Amino acid sequence: MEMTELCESNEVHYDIVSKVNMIDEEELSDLAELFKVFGDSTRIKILYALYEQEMCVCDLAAVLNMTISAISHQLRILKQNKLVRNRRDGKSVYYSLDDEHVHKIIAMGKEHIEEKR
Amino acid sequence: MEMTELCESNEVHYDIVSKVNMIDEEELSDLAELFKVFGDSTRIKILYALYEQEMCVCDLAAVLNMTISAISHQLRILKQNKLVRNRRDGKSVYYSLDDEHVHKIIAMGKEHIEEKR
DNA sequence: TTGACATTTGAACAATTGTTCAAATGTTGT
DNA sequence: ACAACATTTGAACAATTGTTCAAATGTCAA
Repeated sequence: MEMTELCESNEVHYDIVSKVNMIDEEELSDLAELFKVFGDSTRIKILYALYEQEMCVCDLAAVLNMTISAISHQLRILKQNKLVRNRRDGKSVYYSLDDEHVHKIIAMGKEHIEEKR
Repeated sequence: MEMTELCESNEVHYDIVSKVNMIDEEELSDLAELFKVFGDSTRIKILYALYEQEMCVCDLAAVLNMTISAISHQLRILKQNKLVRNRRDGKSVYYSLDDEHVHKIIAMGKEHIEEKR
């Protein structure tokens, strides 16, 4: 009736399983964390907007039609993950993409979506 | 004291904002959805394991040391997003990667992490 | 058809997440 | 020092998510 515990009941194909060299678990978790950052539509939109043009928080809020606070919270996450950087110029803080990987990763995802559509 | 509403209070740099051709919102949301799938450590581990070797649900559960049910739920999500496909052979259902984009996307992410470390 | 194995599914739960609201911090010009 | 502008931050809330448990479905051999 039940028994979904691990693989105690089912027969594991050990010849197959033994071939798998599981990569460092921690590294894979880091990778998941990175993709999680891209996995939010607000953050993706921010990255896309910054791809074209450096902008301050208020400009981004205008482009995305969201509150400044919401944008600021997300920029913090993007910055922690080194996807954007910022510079202060007077009262404004300007954000821009931190490296071209952001670019490549998004391009790859787009390609996948378009191909499968 | 407050006033974080949109950009009614702050001054928007219209010369900057007008340069941004915001991409189709829906397309960006689809992209975020795709990355969300990669943004879970269980799913990333499954993809990595399948990268080396086609496997059945029970084998994956053994490799990741998780319940069959948990793996099955995640495989469903991966399949819905066309990241894995499956074939039935007798009682077992074998899963494999659906295309080489999965591959490229993960490689790109790894590169980013290693570079920033 | 029955029993054993293999996988899927639905409901429930705790945990995580994104946004809002309110308040705090930082910057400039007077 | 003060007022006005620009951004950040923390707490709270609703919404989403991953896992577990239990039950259902599918497959095969006798």
